[in-house]
Amino acid sequence: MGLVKTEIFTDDQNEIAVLAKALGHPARVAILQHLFKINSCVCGDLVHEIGLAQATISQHLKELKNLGLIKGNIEGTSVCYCIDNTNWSKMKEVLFLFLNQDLSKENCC
Amino acid sequence: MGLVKTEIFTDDQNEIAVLAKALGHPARVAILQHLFKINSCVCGDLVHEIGLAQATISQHLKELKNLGLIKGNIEGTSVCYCIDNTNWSKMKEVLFLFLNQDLSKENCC
DNA sequence: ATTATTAATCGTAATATTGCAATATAAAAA
DNA sequence: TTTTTATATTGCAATATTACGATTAATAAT
Repeated sequence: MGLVKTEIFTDDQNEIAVLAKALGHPARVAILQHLFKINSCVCGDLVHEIGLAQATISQHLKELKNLGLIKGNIEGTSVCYCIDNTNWSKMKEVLFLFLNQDLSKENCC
Repeated sequence: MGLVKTEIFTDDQNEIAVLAKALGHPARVAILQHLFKINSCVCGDLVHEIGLAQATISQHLKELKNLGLIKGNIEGTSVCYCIDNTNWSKMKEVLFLFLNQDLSKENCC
């Protein structure tokens, strides 16, 4: 095992889980926060800012890029990363809908 | 390796990551959605509702309980689970702050 | 052309997660 | 008391994730 049984869940449930999972590592949280603050960042800066090896940061960036949360522009030998606002907003909407659920009746416990 | 370097991140970053990670599995998303809809649920119902083995559901419930997102009341031989509204709200606040970040300047890419 | 510089990729080790069968536990029913 | 019912725990196999050194690739600088 060790593999999620995606088939038995709804698309909505899987989407929420995939997005949440991407935010489920402090390095990726730190990367995103830094991109918001600085508003664009070369990969090397992140390696210094966060205390992880270059290969590790690159891997986390790849994950965020695959999900579309960030995008990268090649600038000479370096790559400038920044938040993809459109996709970030889409994610926000999905997660907000989930987080803002309300209890319909009284709570039993 | 395979273990997160928690020490090098801020408490805020770690908290966001831990909460997001808990939502990062479709089974836990499904459990939470069902608890919101039904507003209380014995574990057995969830085993039927979701298509996973009893032991697996129990494990996911334990994780959610440890984080404080749900609480369980023993009712005879069964256990009635429901959302812990206070902690759910606390989580919402933490995640909202993170998700609602705004880009200060123009985006470069 | 050669030598930095920078980021991606590969390979690998260590640990974590997912899922389930089997078993344990604890209360209810017989 | 014995049996049933419902959930938790244990142990284990399979897969995923995290992290990093080493290498590669691609451009810039000398």
